[in-house]
Amino acid sequence: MAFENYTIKDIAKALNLSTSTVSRALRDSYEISAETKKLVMDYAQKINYRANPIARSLKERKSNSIGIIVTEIANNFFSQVIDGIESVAYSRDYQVVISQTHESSEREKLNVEHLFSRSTDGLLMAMSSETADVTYLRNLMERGFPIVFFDRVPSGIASHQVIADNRQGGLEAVNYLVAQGNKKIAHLTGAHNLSITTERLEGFKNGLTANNLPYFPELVKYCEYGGLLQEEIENAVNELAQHNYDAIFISGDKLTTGYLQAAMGSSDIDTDKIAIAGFTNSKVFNIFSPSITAIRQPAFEMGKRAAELLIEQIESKYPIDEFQTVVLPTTLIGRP
Amino acid sequence: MAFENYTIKDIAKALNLSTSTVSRALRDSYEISAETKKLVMDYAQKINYRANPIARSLKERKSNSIGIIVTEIANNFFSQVIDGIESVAYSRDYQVVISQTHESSEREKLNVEHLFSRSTDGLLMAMSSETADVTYLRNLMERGFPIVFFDRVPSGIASHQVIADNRQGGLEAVNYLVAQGNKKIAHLTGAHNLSITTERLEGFKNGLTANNLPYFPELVKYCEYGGLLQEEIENAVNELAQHNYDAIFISGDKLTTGYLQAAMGSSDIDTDKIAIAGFTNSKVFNIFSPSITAIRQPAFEMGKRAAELLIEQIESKYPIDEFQTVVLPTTLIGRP
DNA sequence: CTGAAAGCGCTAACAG
DNA sequence: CTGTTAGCGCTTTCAG
Repeated sequence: MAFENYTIKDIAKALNLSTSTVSRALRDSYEISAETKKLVMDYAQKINYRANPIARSLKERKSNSIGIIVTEIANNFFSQVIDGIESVAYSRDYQVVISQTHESSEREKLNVEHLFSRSTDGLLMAMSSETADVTYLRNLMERGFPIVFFDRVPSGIASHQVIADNRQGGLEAVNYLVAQGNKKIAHLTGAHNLSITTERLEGFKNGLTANNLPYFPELVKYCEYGGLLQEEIENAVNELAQHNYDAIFISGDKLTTGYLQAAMGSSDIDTDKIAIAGFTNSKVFNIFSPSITAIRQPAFEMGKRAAELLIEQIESKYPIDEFQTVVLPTTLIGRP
Repeated sequence: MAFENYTIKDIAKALNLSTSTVSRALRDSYEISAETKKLVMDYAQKINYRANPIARSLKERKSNSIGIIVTEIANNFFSQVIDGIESVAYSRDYQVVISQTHESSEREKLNVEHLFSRSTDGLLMAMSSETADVTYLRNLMERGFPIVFFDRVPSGIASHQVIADNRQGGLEAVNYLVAQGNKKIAHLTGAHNLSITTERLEGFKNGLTANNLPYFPELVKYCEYGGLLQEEIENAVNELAQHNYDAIFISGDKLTTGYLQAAMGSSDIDTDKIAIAGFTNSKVFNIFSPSITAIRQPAFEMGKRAAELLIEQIESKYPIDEFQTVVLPTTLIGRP
């Protein structure tokens, strides 16, 4: 079913003007009389004229849309980041197109190419946990396609990046757990590939060191699918159960809830005895059982900053050569 | 920063063909020799040619994109619906653009108009709780713009609709609570305006009747912001606390978690004594405390069906005059 | 200040 | 089977 809308031509015809004059009036060009402008504006208003953004995009070689690539929108952290992105995108008149990788690097590549060929003006992305090779991204960026990374950032790519202070988050988590009297702290984390995995692990180690606690590699468990596969978490939990840990630091939203589910389902684990501190942006973590201490990332702010950097880069007349890395603080919220 | 891509013209020039021939080859038109087609295809492949979808959209008056309008993506139910929508949209080569109303009907109207003028080919939407007047939607649809509603559907608009069997869900919830030995059941629900509010309330009443229980209006509390304002829920919970109910049936995702939070925070409420059954699509409701019984909607399926209906309508050569209402069953998942 | 004309990249009559 | 041409709706030189 087709569908007709008013065009600039209709206005021109009705008002006995040329299309270029109408265009100028609408665009508020300086080379136009106040009179004509008002005439056009009023008429446009009356018929509820909307410029066809597709035609404009074609002409201007700019779509005024940006792509977002995340693991899943059904993730507290990412959905909050997206809200932050939208808040600045809308105010700057950019459309936002979201796509999900579900941690698959194949999906990720397809999505990037799709969004790219679909003429988005730039991309905001958090790497999928599976991704090891980022040369295709580097190629795209070298050809001038702007990409700003957030949260899960690649190494060896010159770009703006917005991340949380993951080391601080890990350190504080350990400090907190130790302050509660715990001595043997495990760590459940995501994929080896990810920047956040490395950084949070470093924070964890720093925390141990700061508290004169030894580091036991066997107390660190990686989940390569980052919580998307519950089985993976269960295996990790079972393995950890043999080590008699008294507290655990968990490195992500899905991992945290996944751990809780696994722990509740396991007879080996006395959930009352194990203190839990985990990265999560859930707004309902206070009704979780067993109760946990949350390490929160400033997700909304992260989205805002990333979007601002991206739009700035898109609208810059010159290629960017100085890239920023913005690091935002995490917050620890104790058990209620 | 601009950004150049290959065009059909580049291929034509390189191969000494006309642009139309190239276009035909790429589109796999029948009026083309196998030879030329291969030539073009190979070259296109080699330079990694991607058609400019904007140009194509302008020409074809079709953007191959659909809009989604929901309250929030940070809602288990909606994010699952979106996954369902995406699964069919991608396989049919449609782009998906998501926008959020946060229950504001003003936002909703802006979003609809934006998506509409932005040349999406159609819309999938769940009404915001604030919306009372839908004439602008009716106008749009009468002009031929396809909209399929899901979950929260308007009345008096001829359109495809996909909903859950909310009455059944309410009825089963009450049956379950009664079977557990409860006799005085409260109901916490969303905005008066919404179809789901009415339908779930009916299910609730049917359940009372079926179990020979009296209906007390004072045990039904509405939250006009549907859980987005925690204060509203707290008020409802406080009012209910005076009525000594022994079970409660809750009508939505955010309301359910909001109730739990309010109940945990209130000294008036003995959460151990009140059984809870609530609509929620949370995948982690089993770690909530107090524990609850979940009424689940087939969210993914709902998204799929709605998207299929929409795309069918978009691609139909004739105006649709027979609209379908698809009703999907809910599922009750008992306390673990 | 306004109009005519070209062109963004692609498709599709229409000729040949 | 292939090329020429026009045109989708809009912006933007270039003339006037």
